[in-house]
Amino acid sequence: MGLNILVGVAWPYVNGEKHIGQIAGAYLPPDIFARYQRMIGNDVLMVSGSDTHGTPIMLKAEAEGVPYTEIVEKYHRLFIDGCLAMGLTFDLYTHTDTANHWDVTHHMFLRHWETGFIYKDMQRQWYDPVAKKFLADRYVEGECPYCGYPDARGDQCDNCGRIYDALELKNPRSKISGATMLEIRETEHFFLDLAKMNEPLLAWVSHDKEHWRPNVLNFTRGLLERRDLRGRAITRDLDWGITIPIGDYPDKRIYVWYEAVIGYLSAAIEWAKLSGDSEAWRRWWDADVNPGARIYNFIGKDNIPFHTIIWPGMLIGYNHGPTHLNLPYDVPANEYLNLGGGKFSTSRGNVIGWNTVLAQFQPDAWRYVLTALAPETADVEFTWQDFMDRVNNELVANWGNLVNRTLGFAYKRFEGRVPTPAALTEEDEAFLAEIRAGFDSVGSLYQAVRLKAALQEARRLSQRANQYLNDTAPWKTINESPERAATAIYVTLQAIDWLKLLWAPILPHGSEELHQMLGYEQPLFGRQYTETVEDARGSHLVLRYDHTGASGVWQANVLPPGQLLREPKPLFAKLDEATMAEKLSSV
RNA sequence: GGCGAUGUAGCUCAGUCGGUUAGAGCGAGGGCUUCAUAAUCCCUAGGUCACUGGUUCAAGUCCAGUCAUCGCCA
Repeated sequence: MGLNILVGVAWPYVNGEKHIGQIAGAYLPPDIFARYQRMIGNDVLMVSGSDTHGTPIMLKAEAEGVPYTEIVEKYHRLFIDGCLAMGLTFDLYTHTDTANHWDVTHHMFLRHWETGFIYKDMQRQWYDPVAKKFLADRYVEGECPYCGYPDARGDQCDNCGRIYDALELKNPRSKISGATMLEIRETEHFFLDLAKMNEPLLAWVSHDKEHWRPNVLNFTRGLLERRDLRGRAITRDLDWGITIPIGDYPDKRIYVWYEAVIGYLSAAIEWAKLSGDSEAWRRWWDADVNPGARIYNFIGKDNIPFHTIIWPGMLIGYNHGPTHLNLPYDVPANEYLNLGGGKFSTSRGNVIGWNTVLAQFQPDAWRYVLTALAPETADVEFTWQDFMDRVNNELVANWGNLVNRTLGFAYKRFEGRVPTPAALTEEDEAFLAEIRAGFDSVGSLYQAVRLKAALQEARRLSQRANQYLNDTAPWKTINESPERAATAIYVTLQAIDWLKLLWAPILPHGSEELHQMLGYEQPLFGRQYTETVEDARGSHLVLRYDHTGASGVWQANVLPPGQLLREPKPLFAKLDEATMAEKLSSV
């Protein structure tokens, strides 16, 4: 009955702690979406992993004088810690330096080679005669050809922001040996033949894409309609990365942007193996097994061309072979969440690291604020003042307080049980119908990945419940008409029981706690855990999610009168000015 | 330089196929209430819809140009 939904999450580079802007853009939204999809009964597979290759990681390791694997393991673990703290329910979070990912990458490379979507060609590059090496990407520095900045990187100038070909650099020098007498030499590389994919991609984006966000769709169509896609080199002169499966190229590796996107497929395959049914991944990926599966790719806007052109193009090329894979159904790309008054910048030291702040504030506080601020259509600025105001005046005041006042009253005045209602009035029924309608209104917004709007609708319904409680004022009626008070409390508790579900994708921790306080035994959600996987390349840590036993279902169940409550306590902590003072003055 | 997105109240954002008086939350001012984490609830004030021009009976919405911000590409 349920649809197969693959939630593909952007693969983060593991060269440092992620900041909250990255979480808001690419990592939190897919979890909210995945939790909702599981609640409506769809078969969700949410996968991602750490991108362990690429020059930023190599440079970081070399600067610290440690092996690449040490940097990878350190920040891979740190990211997983963050996922656990925030409750990001990856069915599998792995990384790219696994035997499985190597195998799948080699398989796809060979298929592209056989189908003629990969060709060999020569490329001119800087060569370091001292180190006897070609200098890939950021291994060469020099003077910016545009502004003259002396420490410009190989592909981009940090001073003026211009992007250029490394061969344009003036006075280039090697980051390996420091040599300044660099030569331009020809080196052989493999290229992905994007030109062949132009027309098929254009046909693909030209129908049934009405659900795509306009910025993603227009941008993609614009690039394709120019019909000037060209081959791009997919190998580099490096010794860290996945090897080339044909010929003899010990000094070359497959470049990250070709292999990292394959992770969406390879992680599904690894998940299937770990789950005991090694073919299970086909229910999401194999177009001959299940063409109706839907693949969502959650990314930041800088990643759009890789997910709407290069990766689908790779799949189209692959599909010229005997097996056929599904292309992305939607690519909900977010804009950026910036730090108020300036950009998040590691070098300027003004980043807000998510591991750091998750230790200081409740995960649901972050989930609420980052969703309320979600940069779905435009860049958004984050300030600590905003964070505090949203938590105190919206999350705590509107929803947390509704729960606390109602459960507190029920617990104290109705012997710790859900009171048994008398006949409902027209007003009671109308109110409950309004909240029940939230399963449609909030649900359709989650479905459309309009998470900010879903939050607003849930907040509106919570406010409606506050109004109802004020109107019926059971604390007044309990003396002259206890039955009437019992009914009003019952009706409000029933509404809260439903609102708990409407909020659950955004506020899973709070909803789980509330679920228990309302007296239920089964948890709403499943369990996250880590394990170490052994393979031919060694061992790697993975994050997993076990959905077994999760009872949270997207429907308006009846709250049993008489059900025993657990002692209520506030769901969300209010933030006080004193402890926030340092944060507030920092931005 | 090319392409795309964005620009609406002090702040964060909605605004569907062009159609009455442009909406919400927060913040601000006022009030009711006291079950609650001084929270809730009610009322009020706040907008030349970035700018210029055009199409139309009618433009926040469509078209052209300009400016600003962000991203991708060269």
